[in-house]
Amino acid sequence: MTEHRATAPSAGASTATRGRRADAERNRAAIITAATAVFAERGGEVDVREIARRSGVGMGTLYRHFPSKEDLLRLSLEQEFTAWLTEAHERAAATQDPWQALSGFFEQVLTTQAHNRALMDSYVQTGGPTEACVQKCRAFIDALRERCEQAGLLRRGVSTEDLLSLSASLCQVVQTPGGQHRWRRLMTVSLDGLSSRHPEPLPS
Amino acid sequence: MTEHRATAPSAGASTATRGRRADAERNRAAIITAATAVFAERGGEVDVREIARRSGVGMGTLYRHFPSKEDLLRLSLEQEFTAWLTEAHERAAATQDPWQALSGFFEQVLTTQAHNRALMDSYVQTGGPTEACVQKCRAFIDALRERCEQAGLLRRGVSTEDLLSLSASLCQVVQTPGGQHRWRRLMTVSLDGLSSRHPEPLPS
DNA sequence: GGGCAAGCGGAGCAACCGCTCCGCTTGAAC
DNA sequence: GTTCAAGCGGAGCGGTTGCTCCGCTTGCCC
Repeated sequence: MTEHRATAPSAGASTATRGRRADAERNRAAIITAATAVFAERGGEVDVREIARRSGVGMGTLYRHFPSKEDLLRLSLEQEFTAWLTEAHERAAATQDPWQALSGFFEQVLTTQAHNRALMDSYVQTGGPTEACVQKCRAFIDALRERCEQAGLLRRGVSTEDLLSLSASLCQVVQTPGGQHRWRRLMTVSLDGLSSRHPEPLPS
Repeated sequence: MTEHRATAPSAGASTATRGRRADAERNRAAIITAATAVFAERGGEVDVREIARRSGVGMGTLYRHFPSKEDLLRLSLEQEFTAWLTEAHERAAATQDPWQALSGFFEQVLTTQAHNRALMDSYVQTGGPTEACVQKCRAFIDALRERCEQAGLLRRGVSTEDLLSLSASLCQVVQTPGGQHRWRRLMTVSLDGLSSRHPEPLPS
């Protein structure tokens, strides 16, 4: 309840940079930057004090800008996830072969998530940090699936949800001991199991 | 340091039921039973007070019998894991077809783990609750792998560790929303990707 | 430069959790 | 029945974590 009271009485304060003092703006940015780094390194369960320390502000300042730790985490992850999904779109658009586009996506999931604990946790558990993010991701995967299916490369009966779940489960492998040297092998296994080389459709 | 001082001065007090009062013995059993149930339901991070409540004893009694929550968890999981692995051995011995033995094991992993949070967590993270358990499990999986390989059913280059990691990663699927209706499909995908139907060996 | 609202920092509150301490109770040996 | 060590329960300690409160500082407008 300390947030958006802005200078102008109108609108929903979309960019929300209005009417904030210069130092406040700097602090806000520093907090998001630090939070993003800390969450990536240690996951979403870090002590808020660590984020305050790393961004060089006090607890009061942190909570003036963000109503709760949960909100800060969500905002940070939304940002990262959106950028990540944009990159995925670009890569897919630049790839001719539908199957290569799909397997390229799996690879991007796994390489990115390997370096971002909090992002990975949210991907593994629900598919993304927010419902909106998950929807966008699902839509993207669905397009990849469609392309592969039309080209007759995908096994019959494979759903979008299957692809999401499978990529998420492989994320898990990455962070087990020795996982860094193993995820690519298991990704190959999974993708091969998804290919139309298997004439039997998946059981419903 | 309150533990084994037994009546007899000899031996390592293997079953450790010696020289304990009847009520103490009852309480000890009640605690393990309750702990096993609670850990299965809610995972290894439950409040110790919950276990004390469910077993009908006070905190003092709980800590008289078990030096730490970690020890109680380990003991409970060791017990469950051992029983589970014994069942796996029996099933495998009773199954003629090597490939069916392997896929039967995957199925057992996933059905069991679906109802046991703490056990699943330990399986996902390291392969079992203790190093000894993991070794036994690895040895068992290695025997399954060997059987499949000798029968020419397994894709070349698949290691024991791969099978352990893959089954663990599928555990993750089980506890995501909708996972109960999806893990069997993804298990099929994974197993098919592991079959010798794929002539290309796994990349090293 | 002066005035003051916006902003700041961090001590501290409340809730939680693993574990301990100690006065009371009780099983069992005689 | 008496005795007493073994056993019991739960209040409470110490540490952690999310969040708040409030006295002090500072950017901005004149």
